[in-house]
Amino acid sequence: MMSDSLSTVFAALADPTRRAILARLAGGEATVNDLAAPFAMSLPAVSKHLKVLERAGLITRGRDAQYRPCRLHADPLADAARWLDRYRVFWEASFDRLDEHLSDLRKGKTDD
Amino acid sequence: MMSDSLSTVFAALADPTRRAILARLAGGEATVNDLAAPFAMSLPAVSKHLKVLERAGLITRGRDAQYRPCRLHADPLADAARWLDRYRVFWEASFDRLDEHLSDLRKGKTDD
DNA sequence: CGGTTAATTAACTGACTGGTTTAATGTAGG
DNA sequence: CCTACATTAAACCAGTCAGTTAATTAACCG
Repeated sequence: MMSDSLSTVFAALADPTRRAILARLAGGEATVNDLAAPFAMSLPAVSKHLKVLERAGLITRGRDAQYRPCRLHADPLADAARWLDRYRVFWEASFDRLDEHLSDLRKGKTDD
Repeated sequence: MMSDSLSTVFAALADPTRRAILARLAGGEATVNDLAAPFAMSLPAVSKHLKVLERAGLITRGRDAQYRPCRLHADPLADAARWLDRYRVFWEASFDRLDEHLSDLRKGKTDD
């Protein structure tokens, strides 16, 4: 069913095209044609990606004449970041172990 | 194709069952049966979820007699967090606007 | 050895994804 | 009004996903 919002947001982020679109929108509003330009895919394909982003709440769209300008709406990313942050202690511990290991190597220790 | 690692990680996180499994593993190693217990789904289904997590590099599995204990491996989450962090300025700006709006409301302003 | 437990593989299903092409819609502007 | 442009909708396709049940592998234990 995939109706919880965190799942929807992560799923939206699980595609390089959509992440690139968000990166582009971080620089300001853009039309669908603008957004589609860098990609080797049809306009409807990009339109579908935008719909996915919109359903995830990551973009909003206005109306300016025949254009439908897209704006970044990063709020849902805050939830995603908050979820990830609960694991920061784990990856930092892991990196600390790596640091320690490397410095042991420099000192010539071989305890593994 | 979905071969880039960030996409694989986000896709792995886009499922509440898999996020729950990671949360459980944050408390320590667990066997497949342990992990499956809370869910109303068959063991093979959980086994598949574990394979997705493993391919995303989010868990590692050992061998202890007939058990295959799973351990959390949070490192790939660091990349995801780093990606998200580029958007922090946007959601914080958004929340600041909300704060401002609320404090304006408290002061009785009505500029929207 | 034989049985039990842990876990995975295999084969299948229904739903969703990401893409296509073609057709429709809405709006601007001569 | 007619045409061109921006965008979306429809219909379709191949591949993946999340789940199932049934069968298989692997290791322990009496």
